[in-house]
This record gives sequence, structure tokens and C-alpha cells, in this order.
Amino acid sequence: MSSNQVYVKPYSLLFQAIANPSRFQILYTLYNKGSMNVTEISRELGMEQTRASHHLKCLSYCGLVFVKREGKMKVYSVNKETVAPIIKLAENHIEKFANNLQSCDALVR
Amino acid sequence: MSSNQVYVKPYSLLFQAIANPSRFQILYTLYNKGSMNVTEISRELGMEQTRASHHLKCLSYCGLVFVKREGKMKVYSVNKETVAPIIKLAENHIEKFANNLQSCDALVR
DNA sequence: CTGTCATATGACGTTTGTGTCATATAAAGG
DNA sequence: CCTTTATATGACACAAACGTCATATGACAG
Repeated sequence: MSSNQVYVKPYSLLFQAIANPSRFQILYTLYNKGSMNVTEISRELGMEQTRASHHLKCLSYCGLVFVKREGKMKVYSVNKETVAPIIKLAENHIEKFANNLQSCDALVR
Repeated sequence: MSSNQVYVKPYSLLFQAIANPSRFQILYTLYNKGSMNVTEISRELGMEQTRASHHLKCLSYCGLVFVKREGKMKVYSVNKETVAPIIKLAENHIEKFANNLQSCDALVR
């Protein structure tokens, strides 16, 4: 019974962090265009600064992005070691299952 | 502006599918113990049959598990090509960031 | 064609997460 | 120190997903 259950909480949190569209966009952008500060990210994605800030906080807690202060700015960069292969895996999977991935009943009602 | 935004919906759905604890447990169990039917899965994880069924539906929509009817049973197996490397990547990442992954303010309140 | 085992579906209340607004902190220059 | 630019925080209303219960469908044996 309970011995069969793995402790899945950290896994869930990690994937949940990646799953949110705003957060994924941020990861994807940092991955493709390199390091940026919050203002640049929010401008680039047409997203309010506060929203980007909230999500960046989550992403750094989760170790998916790193931060470095530069003067009065904070420069965010992606954790390539994890994010790069995850994006590639996902791209690969989606190529094959894109149609279904727009109609998962348990998620989209 | 909008030219900078990737179409992230399928990515979100994929990761959201993996993120739910029940669904991740199912994936993890099928990955480690091989193919099973719904009844076995639900017994193994101490989860109601209907719950497992709902989640398996989502997981197969998303191409994360495959189904094969055998008599009156349906045998579910994991899509190893995607799930195996994703689990390994996550394990690797969590080893380094497990502490933080229990306290992401944007997710855990 | 009826009973039993296996699985799926639908609906609904509760919980959880998200975006947004208003506002706070932080750094640097004049 | 006061202003400006950059970033973060808190609170809250709204929306979405989850688990659960009751019930339906499907397959096969007798």
C-alpha cells in the first residue's frame, strides 16, 4: 500500500512550475534569447511586470532559473542543464501527439 | 509582441498532465512495475478505481500511456520513450533542488 | 439474457492556482 | 534626501482542476 507510493510532491511541484503558460513562456524565452531582466521579459511577452515577477520568484525557488544582481537590475537566466533537455523532450513528444494535446478531457472541459 | 510568443498550449497541457500527483504516481508505477490494468493500479496505489480511470483517460489522450484490450480487461503501459527520460531528468533536478521544491510560494500557500 | 467482473462517465462541491491591482522595497544619481 | 527606475510583495476575486459519489457501459461465462 503506502510502501508502493513514492514521495511525489517534489516531482509534482517541478512539473507544475513548468506547466503554467506564463512560466513556460518565460523559460522558453530565456532559453532562446538568453538572460534578461524582469522588465525586458515582461515587455517581450506582453505581460505585466508584476506577473512576470511573481512567476520568476516561483521559477527560481524551483531552481529553473538563476538570478544575478547587476546594479539596480536583476538578470535572470535559465537553468540550461534541466530546461534544455526538458524542452527538447517535450517538443519531440508534442510532434507526435499535438492533436491529442489540445483535448485532454481531464484538463480542458 | 505576439510574434515573440510561442504557442505554448500543448506544452502546458503535457506538463500539467504529468504534474498531478495521482497521475504522476500512475506513470511512475507503470514505469517501474510494468503494464497493469485499472484495478491493479488503483489497488497498488490505494486510490479509488474511478479516480485512476479518470486520470488514465487523460494520460492516454496525452500519449503518456498506451492501452490494449485483453478480454474484459484493459492493460495500460507507459510511453517509455517520453516518460523514462523525463523521470530521470526530474530525479536529477530534484536531487539538487529538493529543499526548494517543497516551498515554492507561488504554488504552495 | 442474466449475473458478475472490469472499466468508464457525469455531475458537483471543494480546493487550488492565477492574474491583477495597489503598494512596498531597493538601488543609484543628482 | 528626494526622485527616478527597477523589482517585489500582499491581498483578493475569479477560474480551473481535483476527488468523489452515483451510475452507466462493456465483456464474457454459464
